[in-house]
Amino acid sequence: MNIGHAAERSGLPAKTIRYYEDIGLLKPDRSGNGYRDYSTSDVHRLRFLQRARGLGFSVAECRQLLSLYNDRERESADVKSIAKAKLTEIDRKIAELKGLRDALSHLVAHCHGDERPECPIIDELAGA
Amino acid sequence: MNIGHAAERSGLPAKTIRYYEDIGLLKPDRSGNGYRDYSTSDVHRLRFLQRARGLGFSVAECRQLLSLYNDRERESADVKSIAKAKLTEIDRKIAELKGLRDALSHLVAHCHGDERPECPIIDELAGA
DNA sequence: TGTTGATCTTCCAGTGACTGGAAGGTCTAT
DNA sequence: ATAGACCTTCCAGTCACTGGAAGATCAACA
Repeated sequence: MNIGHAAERSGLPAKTIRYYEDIGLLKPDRSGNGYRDYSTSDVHRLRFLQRARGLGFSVAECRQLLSLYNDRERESADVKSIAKAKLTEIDRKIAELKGLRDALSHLVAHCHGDERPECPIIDELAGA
Repeated sequence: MNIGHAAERSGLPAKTIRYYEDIGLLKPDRSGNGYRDYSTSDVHRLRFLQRARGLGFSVAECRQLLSLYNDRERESADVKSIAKAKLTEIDRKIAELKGLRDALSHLVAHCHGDERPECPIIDELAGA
């Protein structure tokens, strides 16, 4: 199957699929004309990558997860520990963003937002 | 004041300060020896940038905010609209991360995490 | 005066995860 | 035969820095 078809079925842009090959995530066969030729299980792996990226895993983590996916002797503990680490990271990011949102919404609430130059947002950023 | 001192007082690494100059955010004077020479108000602007970046504003937004900071005729409405847009963006990111966290924590909760290969996390990523 | 060591300068390259575009080869249908 | 869709590789750009190399300058001390 050509890359366009594989892109359609995996939900990944062809550019991204070539990039994943560049960085060694996936090496499809080549047809006689030099075109990439994706098998059904290649497409499964691409969809796997697409979902894992969508869940916020980095490409490096996807590489680990994919190798566990490919490994029938894997221990689910290995998978779980990657997922738990990611969960912690996501929680940290959420907490950080919540802090930002609170600080910013406090400022927005106190700014008149009119034609005058006085502005608590600017004042705060200036360290007043 | 040399860049090292300005870095210390603004809380920004010297590398970052030079980068900000490269992209045209700030142009300090130069001393006779070619060293950058920061005034007190330059340092105030650097601190302003440091705080604005810390609040999640992009460098492009910081550029706008800094020009409003420098403009005594500004209208606070302009500042407020930038801040409100950023607030919306942060809320969107938080919602997205919460969705990810829920999906992932559901998976983690259902994975035994032992020496066996069966793993609901892998299964879900595989689209089972 | 010499010499260390800290600080400064510019410039180039790398990060992550793509994305866009150019130049050219191949395939399919008319 | 040719149009247009698809494929190939390669290079450059994104964002906001960060690291490092090579070389100039400065302050302090023997």
